[in-house]
Amino acid sequence: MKITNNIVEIDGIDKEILRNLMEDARKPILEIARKVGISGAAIHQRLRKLEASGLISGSKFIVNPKVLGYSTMAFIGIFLDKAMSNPKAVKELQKIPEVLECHYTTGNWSILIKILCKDNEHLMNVLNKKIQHIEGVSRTETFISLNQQIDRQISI
Amino acid sequence: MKITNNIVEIDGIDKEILRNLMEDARKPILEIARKVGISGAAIHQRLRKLEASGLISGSKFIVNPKVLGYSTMAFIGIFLDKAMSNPKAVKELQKIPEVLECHYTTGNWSILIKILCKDNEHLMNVLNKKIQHIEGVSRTETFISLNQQIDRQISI
DNA sequence: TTTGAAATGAGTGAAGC
DNA sequence: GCTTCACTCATTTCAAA
Repeated sequence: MKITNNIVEIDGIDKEILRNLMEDARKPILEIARKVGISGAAIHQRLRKLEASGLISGSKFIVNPKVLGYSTMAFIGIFLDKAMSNPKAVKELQKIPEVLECHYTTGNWSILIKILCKDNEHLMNVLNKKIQHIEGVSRTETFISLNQQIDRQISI
Repeated sequence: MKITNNIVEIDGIDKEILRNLMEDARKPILEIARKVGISGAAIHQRLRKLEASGLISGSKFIVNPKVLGYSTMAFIGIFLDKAMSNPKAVKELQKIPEVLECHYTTGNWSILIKILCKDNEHLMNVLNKKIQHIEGVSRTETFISLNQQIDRQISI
C-alpha cells in the first residue's frame, strides 16, 4: 500500500481481497486466503491496514426494499429560495426516512434527492405533506425511476 | 414472518437483527444474540428464513472512493433519439465502469445515471468520449454533486 | 510482510420441547 | 419457533523468519 497526496494505491492482493468482500461481506477470510494463496493471518493484517487508511468505510447487509413493499423510487430536484436555506433544508430532509440520498448540486436545482416509497400515493404524500412544507423549498421536479438497470460500487 | 401479496412483514426481533447487520455486515451473530436475548441458533434460523424470503439480497463491503482519488460525483440526464434505443444504450452504459446507477425515468430524459469520476477532467472525458458516443444519445444534462449530505438504506 | 501455531470465539445442524 | 449440545471452522494474536 502506498499513499501519495492522501490518495491510497493498493496492490493486486488487496484488490482481490476487496473485490471478494465487496461482493459478499461475510465471506470468510480463510476462504479468500486459499483463493489468493497467502495465509489468513496475512489477509487479516492487510485488512487492518486498509481499514486504517480509511479505504474501507464499513460493511452493510443489503435488504431488498421491494419485498417490504417499497417499489417506487424517484429523484426529486428541489429549488430553494436562497442558497442560505440549504443546511436547514438538509436537516429537515434527514428526518424523512424515505429520503435515501441528498446531493447539493450544480445546475437547475439547489438539491437533488433520491427517495424510496411504497407506491405513487405514498410518494405524493411525502412530496406534498413533507417536502413541500420545508421552509425555503419553492418548487420541485420529480422523476420517477421506472426501472433501475445498473446499481454498483466503484470498480477496483 | 408473515407474507401477504408477496409483501413480507417481519417482527421486532427480525428488525433488530437486520438493523444490526445493515450497519455492520460482519457483526457476529452471537453478539446480536446476546443483545436481543435469544440464542445464536435462533438468529441463525431467522436469517435463513429472511434470506429465503428474498428480503436479504446479500452483503457488501463499502469502500470509500475518495481515498482512491474518486471525488467527482455527478448525475447525468440523457436524451435518447427514440425510446427504442434504451436497451442498447443501457448495455453500453454497463461497460463504462464510472457509471454506478442507471435509471429509466419519467420526465425530461429517457435515462438518468449516477457517475463517479476522479475529477472534472475525468468526468468530461467520460462524457465526451464515451457517453456522447453511444448510439441514440442525442443530448445530456450534467449535475455535479458538490456534496452528498445523506446516504442510507431504507429504514427498518 | 509473511508464516504457523495456539487460544478464543463464531457458525452450523440435529434433537427435543 | 426456541433451546441446548456437540462439532467444525474462522478470527485473532504473537513470535519468528
